Amino acid sequence: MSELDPQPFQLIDMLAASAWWPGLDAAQRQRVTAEVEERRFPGATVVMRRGETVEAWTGVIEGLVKMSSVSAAGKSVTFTGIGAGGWFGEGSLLKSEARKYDIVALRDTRIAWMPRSTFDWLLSSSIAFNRFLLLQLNERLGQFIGLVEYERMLEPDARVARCLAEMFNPHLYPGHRSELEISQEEIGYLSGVSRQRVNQALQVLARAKLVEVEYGSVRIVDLAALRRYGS
DNA sequence: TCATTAAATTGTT
DNA sequence: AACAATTTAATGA
Repeated sequence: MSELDPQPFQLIDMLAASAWWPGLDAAQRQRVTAEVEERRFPGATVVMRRGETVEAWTGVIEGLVKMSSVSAAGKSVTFTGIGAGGWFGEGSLLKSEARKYDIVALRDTRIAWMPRSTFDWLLSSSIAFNRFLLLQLNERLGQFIGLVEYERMLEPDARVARCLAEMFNPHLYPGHRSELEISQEEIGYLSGVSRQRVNQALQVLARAKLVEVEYGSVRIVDLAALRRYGS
């Protein structure tokens, strides 16, 4: 499998794999291709800082970012992680307001950067793009409603289970397989659980045949069961 | 190809 | 938080 290492996922591949792409006509695709650029962020660097005005809609080509906020007490609170294939930032773009949260790359990450002008133009010219945004906003609404439940559910096993299930939302993060290349430390950042506890939780979930744990990655075996774990 | 080493990740306390 | 064990990646013979 190493002799024919697949080419790295490129910006154009990421666009083509997005749910809204097939709905665009040739002219729209051409303009999007011309105006979206790739930006790279090393691990542990800020992609967008809270308070900055949002000038682009962004997608993850490769890597992993987290949406987080820092409380008055200085404690970092993570809301969600966004893996390859995911798009984010439409909320702040639509409302034309400053970012509400920090976006931090958890490891080396390549970002597809769509300027606001391109985004606005798609919004006013493509029904498919609008349909995608409606679906995405709806999915996220459901995700964050789940967070309320999540907060009260102190059981770390369940938090880890939900966190993993979120990362496999087929609409928000299309295309990637059941294998998630993420370290237990990164899962800890995303689920608000210590790395050590993540390790324990993964063993519980593995015994329940919901996931398979491998070095540096987790394979989702039973997504439906992960979603309802603990409820 | 194999051995050695460093770095990253995991498992345990 | 600290530590040991394990896996991976890089290096050079």
